[in-house]
Amino acid sequence: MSEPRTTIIDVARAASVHPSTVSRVVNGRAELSLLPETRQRVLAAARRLGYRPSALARSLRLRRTFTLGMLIPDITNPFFPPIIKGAEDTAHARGYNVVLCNTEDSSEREATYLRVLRERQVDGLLIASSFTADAVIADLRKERFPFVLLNRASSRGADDLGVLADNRTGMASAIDHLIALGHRRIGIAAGPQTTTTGQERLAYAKSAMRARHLRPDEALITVSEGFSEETGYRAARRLFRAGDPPTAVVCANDLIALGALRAAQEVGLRVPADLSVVGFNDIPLAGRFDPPLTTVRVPQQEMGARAAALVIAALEGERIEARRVLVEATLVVRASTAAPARAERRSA
Amino acid sequence: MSEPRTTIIDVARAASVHPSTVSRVVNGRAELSLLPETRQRVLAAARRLGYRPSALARSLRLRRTFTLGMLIPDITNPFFPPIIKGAEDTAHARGYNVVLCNTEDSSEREATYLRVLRERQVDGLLIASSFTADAVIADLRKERFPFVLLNRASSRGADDLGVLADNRTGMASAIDHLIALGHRRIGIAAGPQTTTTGQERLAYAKSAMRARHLRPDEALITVSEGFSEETGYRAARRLFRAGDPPTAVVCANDLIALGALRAAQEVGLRVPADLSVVGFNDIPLAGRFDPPLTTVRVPQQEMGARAAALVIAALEGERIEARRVLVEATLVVRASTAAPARAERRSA
DNA sequence: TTGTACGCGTTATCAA
DNA sequence: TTGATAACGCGTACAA
Repeated sequence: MSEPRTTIIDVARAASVHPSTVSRVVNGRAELSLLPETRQRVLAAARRLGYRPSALARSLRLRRTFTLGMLIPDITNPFFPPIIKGAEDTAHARGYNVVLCNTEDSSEREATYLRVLRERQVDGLLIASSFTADAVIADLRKERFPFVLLNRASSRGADDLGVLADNRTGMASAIDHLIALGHRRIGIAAGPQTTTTGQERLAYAKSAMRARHLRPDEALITVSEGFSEETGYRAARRLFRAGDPPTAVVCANDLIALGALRAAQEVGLRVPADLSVVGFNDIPLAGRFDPPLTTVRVPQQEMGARAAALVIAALEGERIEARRVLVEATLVVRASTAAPARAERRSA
Repeated sequence: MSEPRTTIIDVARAASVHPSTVSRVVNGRAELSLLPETRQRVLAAARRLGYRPSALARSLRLRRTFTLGMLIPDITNPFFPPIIKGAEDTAHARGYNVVLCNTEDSSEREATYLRVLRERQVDGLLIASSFTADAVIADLRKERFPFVLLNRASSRGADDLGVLADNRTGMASAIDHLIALGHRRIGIAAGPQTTTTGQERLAYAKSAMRARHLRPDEALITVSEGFSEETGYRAARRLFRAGDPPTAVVCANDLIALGALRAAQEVGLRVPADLSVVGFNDIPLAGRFDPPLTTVRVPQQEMGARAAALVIAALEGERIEARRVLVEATLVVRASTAAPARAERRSA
């Protein structure tokens, strides 16, 4: 059916040299001394035959694939594409490829993909999928396999490589902003508590409130089953329908915030007049929604780039200054937040 | 540094059988007869040693990698993630992996990636990047390498495998919609004419207008340098600033439409009161922008899925009914279009 | 039912 | 400066 590939042997034959010589020529390392004449002969033959080296055989021999595996929970979440782009650009610049795997937020798929990637002998892993249940991660750690945690904390104080947003500061600035506007009944649309991101953002939102002498009201906390618009919508609906709604709600990410916006509209809460909404991440086009989203900006592309740089540094045995990179999370105020219509009493 | 991998040989030794026996066990084909007892012994040894087969060696031997390469022009364009997801899901279900490459809309990167992917011996290619200058594609065709064109036409009448949106019908419905609303001065924000998508959508928009006895006005046609919001914004700005603006503008994709929206706002054109805007693709959340976007829906995930199914069918030697799949493009009317404020005279 | 032998396409190492 | 050899980890005819 298909033509037999032209191999290094074919080229060698055509150039009347030994295969190993061909190898030396095409890999063209400076320190090797080659007669310019043979060099040319080999190159000519290679071109003529349309020789294309087999990365497969090469990797087998070298025991390196120059490939990074990347685990993403949901590629349709606009938060991730810039991250992927950042990672891929950096990897590409350093001669690495990236194999992307969409885990669909399923720990089962996550495990499957992890196995596949390792069978494919990827040199390292970028893990942005977010399950806390990480027997898998523990394995990697135990086997000392190079990996970077992206946008998720490591389960223990472990000194895993990691690139994370500063959730604490981000949530604090969101809460501070709302309080400064005069809000006192602040709700939280938390992310799934099976993820470290979900846990952290909820915990930090609460502690920020406490730091401002505001007692988090459990009745105003709702937990979304996922990080999507749809799950966010359902969570927010539960919150809005149960009794007295909050005057503001802080969401674990922008999609949940978008879901909250939809739920608010459905029950007749106007944003921001009746309800202020804050998201997290500042996904692309967040400012173009109706209303434009106040959110905590996280530098997505940078995160991807730094994660890739980190594993590669580890792979190449370079010096690593910080094993754990914390990127800035800064509030971006847009039209989805405003002072509450009926001013609340200032309470101690 | 790193532990030596446990190979099939280690397992063989541990189970006191020959490596080939191990191979037979792990690949577990039904027709092979194996003593249940040895089978168990091997499996036990494999598990105990944490044996993980090397896909590399396997692929080298089998001359198949069960990997598909995928070329995407811009992963941060929301149009593509669902396509990728569709492709990846389908591939995964059939035992294939997908290596994603972001060409950044650069023909140079496209060529580089294509070379890398082929060196890596991917079994087939999904090509969604969109350059018309396709010496590269011609090569693939000549070498009879399996590939599918996604969202781009093949340059010749060639019978390449392809999955495309029905640009003709889509554009016609957009134009018809505007005309039905009463628009006569209809502008076009075309996509880059170096891409088949850009060319087709412009051509079909024009011919749809002609079919309705409306002469396309070249002064109302602007060409965006890319498919992004930013390039769309710049193109639309040129259009709006030059003399008398149109009452409606049809855009080559949603991001360009979003850019047009921004440009319109900048020059004080209210949408849809002063200007109707139509996009193309119906990217996720298109209905959540301000204003919600009237656009032509293209089933993104389905396109990805069908593309993957198509190459895989080719690879597995399955019967292929249609080499060229045309998916439906249907208008979704939202608030970015309305009747023109000052009714235009009906002209013949 | 299992073992033997070889090849998949490279490259590092040693010898010439 | 170049050639020869072995090994990377696996699958499969063929033999036993």
